[in-house]
Amino acid sequence: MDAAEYDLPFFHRAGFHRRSCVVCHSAFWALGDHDRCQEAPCREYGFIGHPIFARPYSLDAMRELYLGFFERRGHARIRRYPTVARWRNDVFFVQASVYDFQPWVTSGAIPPPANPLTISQPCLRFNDIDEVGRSGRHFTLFEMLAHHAFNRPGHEIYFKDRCTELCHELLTQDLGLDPLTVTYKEEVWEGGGNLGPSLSVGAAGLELATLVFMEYTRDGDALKPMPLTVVDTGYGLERFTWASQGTRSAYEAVFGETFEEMRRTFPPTETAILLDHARALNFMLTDGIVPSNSKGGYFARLLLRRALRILEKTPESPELIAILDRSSRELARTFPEIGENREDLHRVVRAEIDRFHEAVERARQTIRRYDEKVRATGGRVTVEDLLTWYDSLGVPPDLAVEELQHRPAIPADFYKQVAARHEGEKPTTDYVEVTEGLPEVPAGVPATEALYFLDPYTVAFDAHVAWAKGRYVALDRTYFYPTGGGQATDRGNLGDLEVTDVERTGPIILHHLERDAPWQVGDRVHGRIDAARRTQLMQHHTATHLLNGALREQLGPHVWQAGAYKGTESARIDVTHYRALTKEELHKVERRVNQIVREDRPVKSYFESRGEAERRFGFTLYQGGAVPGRELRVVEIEGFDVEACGGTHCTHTSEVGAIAILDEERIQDGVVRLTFASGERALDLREEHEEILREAARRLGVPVAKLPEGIDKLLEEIEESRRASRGRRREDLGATAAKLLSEASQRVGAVTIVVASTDLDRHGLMELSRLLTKEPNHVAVLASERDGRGTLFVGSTSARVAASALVEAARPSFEGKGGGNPAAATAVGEPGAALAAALNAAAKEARRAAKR
RNA sequence: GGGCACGUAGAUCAGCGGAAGAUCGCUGCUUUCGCAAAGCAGAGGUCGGGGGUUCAAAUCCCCCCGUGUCCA
Repeated sequence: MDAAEYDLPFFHRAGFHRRSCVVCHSAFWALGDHDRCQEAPCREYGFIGHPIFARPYSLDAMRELYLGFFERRGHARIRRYPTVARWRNDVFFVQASVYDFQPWVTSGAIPPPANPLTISQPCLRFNDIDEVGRSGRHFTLFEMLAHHAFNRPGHEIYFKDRCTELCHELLTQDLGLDPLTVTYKEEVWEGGGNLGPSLSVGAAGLELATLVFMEYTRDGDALKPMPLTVVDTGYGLERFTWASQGTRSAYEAVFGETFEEMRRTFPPTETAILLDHARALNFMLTDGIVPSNSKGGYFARLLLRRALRILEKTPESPELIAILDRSSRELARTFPEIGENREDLHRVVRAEIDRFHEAVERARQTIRRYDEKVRATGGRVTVEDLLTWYDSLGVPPDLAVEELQHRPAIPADFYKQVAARHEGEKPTTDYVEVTEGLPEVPAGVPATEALYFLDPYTVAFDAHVAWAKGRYVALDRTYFYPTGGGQATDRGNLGDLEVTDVERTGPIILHHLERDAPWQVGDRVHGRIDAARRTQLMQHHTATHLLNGALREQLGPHVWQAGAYKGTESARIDVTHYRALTKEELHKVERRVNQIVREDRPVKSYFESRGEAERRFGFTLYQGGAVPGRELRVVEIEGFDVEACGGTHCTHTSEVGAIAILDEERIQDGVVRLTFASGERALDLREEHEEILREAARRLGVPVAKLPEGIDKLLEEIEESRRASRGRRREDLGATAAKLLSEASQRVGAVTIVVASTDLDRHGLMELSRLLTKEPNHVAVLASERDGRGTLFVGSTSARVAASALVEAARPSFEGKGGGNPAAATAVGEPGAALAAALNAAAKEARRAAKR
């Protein structure tokens, strides 16, 4: 990056000098006379015991000071976004404040909620989870303080110069940091295809903030200026608080009194881990994470189990729920939504604790059994076993070893070995570019006026062609609903041409026609939408909201929509929940939604400012994913459910007609899928199902109400006849066996030998042999011919006569392949004379062996 | 999303190429005034599903499904 990028007028105005760090060789700007940048590792911590700000601040006070500072300088204070980044499919959690605005705001597709703005955004990062408690400064959840500005051409808010000036003013004036101690190190930031210069702000060994200026797009080796430049700053709230107090570790400063109290029961590292994890869990669970074994839910499980293990090994530990409660009460002072649903959160955590104990118990048993078995065979449990157990049972080696008699030494690099086992696994992303294949619409084509937002019932309209290319047409206004929000697209006609698909690209809605559009820009066209299809889609969409509302009502607010699809035949909704639904729960939900349908409640769809909507309804608005923008489209089912949603909806619940839940499945740990139908489709399906029932009842010759009993009776009859035929077969074989024993047996020494040819199948031979050799010292030598192949079967209860040896002796006679053990053996080969010869050979060998 | 482990009688599991097992539970009988207990006898299995290899598959291979777990 060009040095001129960092040569800010502010630095010159304020008297900064540019220098080079003798350690890391980076260039930096400073007022003081430094030979190195003031950040670790170039400089050691200098603030512990010597706070660098004018006075100590608590976490809350520091946050307030920061946000207030920027508010007074023209920034709008924005409420935090959920820590669960539902609006992105490349990450699970918000890891920096700018995540709130990616990709839509930063790409310019949607205006920011305010400009400029300031925010304290809770962020989750798990890559340094092992450092938490140990390093003195790592957290899994931290708050990133930030001020952001989004500059459009001709409408610049502020950029590098003003940004840096604001930062410096905050530090040196409001916080009282000695201006001579701070350094601004030149760095380059790059991410998501964008890059720009950045400044790392350091003092007393601590990196306090990073000021990032996104201004270029990487195009191969060349840099292209971005149309929208972004001021992306990040200040560590915890670090600021720590620096202001100068405590030994950041945890003391951040957790204050609670830390001191917990220290009476736990060592400092464990105390920090517990408090950090409790804080992170409160945010995650409040924001709708349900612990599970994959994706985002795994991290909640990870934190929970780490905390539980600490509690388990510490005598007189408090309950995990008590620790979470205490943390949530503190957080609620700033984030009132945390702890609002305390009881539900307890249910989720309780379910997870139970699972943990079950898993531990299962693992214990498995390990103990394995240990016994290994010891019985004179072996020992190996490190390899410990690795497998960690991977497959979730047992850390120190716990596993407790169950063992002979304990292998746990290698110091155990977790490195675990990681090595996982090398070569390649995570695949199923990221699908939505606008893939769509033609690029030239700039200057006006945004399409989306009329379906205002009136979902109009299905015929006139509009003017705004742009056309091949089969794609954009209009100045349209009632066609484009694919989005899990709702299938509208179909219909433009003029005489069929519309097969409708998609949105930025602010433009493209109609995909069956063939090339014959129109010119400005032509007037008539649009007609397939009304039946639209109605069905609307019913399914409103039904989805109804179900979501009912599920949250019946199961608790931990239920969040995790996905949905509304087709014409049926629709489905995926929600987070910690176990499969019971039949009763399903019934209750179905009854409840149909009740709301009958109550004919108004469904209002309207645009409202984001701040106002959030204030009135909270973050649960974002069931279908967070929707950035100043204005939100709110779909409100009166007194029941409110969601930010761009879909087409009925205006009264009665229009949904009826809702029938068709299927329930647990699609993964922590996510339940309901498949359902509404409106005509629900009635059709119910009729179909009834018809199937009637037909089944007719065939069984019972009334519908007696169907289950009828089926039971039928099954019993089948079982009975199966038993009878098995019994007959056994009798037949028994008779055959008795006859053979009395008429065709031969006694050689102490051994009774039966030789016989039969027409039995493999199983029959086996069973007959069994019957013939019930007594000790019996040998059965049997042959049978089937499908042009000969089978020889030998069973023996004589220690002298080994069945396998007999078969071995007979095999050459009929080119037989086979083998067995001393008790039973079989071979298959040529039929006819060869088989007879084999039978003779086996019989001869049997007599020879018996005589010995 | 990927790796690993697991899926066998109602329950918990063993068996890991040669004739489906153990323990508990269940049924009946013996014993008892009755119960518990004990003894004896018995019922109960498409060895998760589907392909393949083999003379032979619960067992080996492949693909699904389900459960658990580790990781991103």
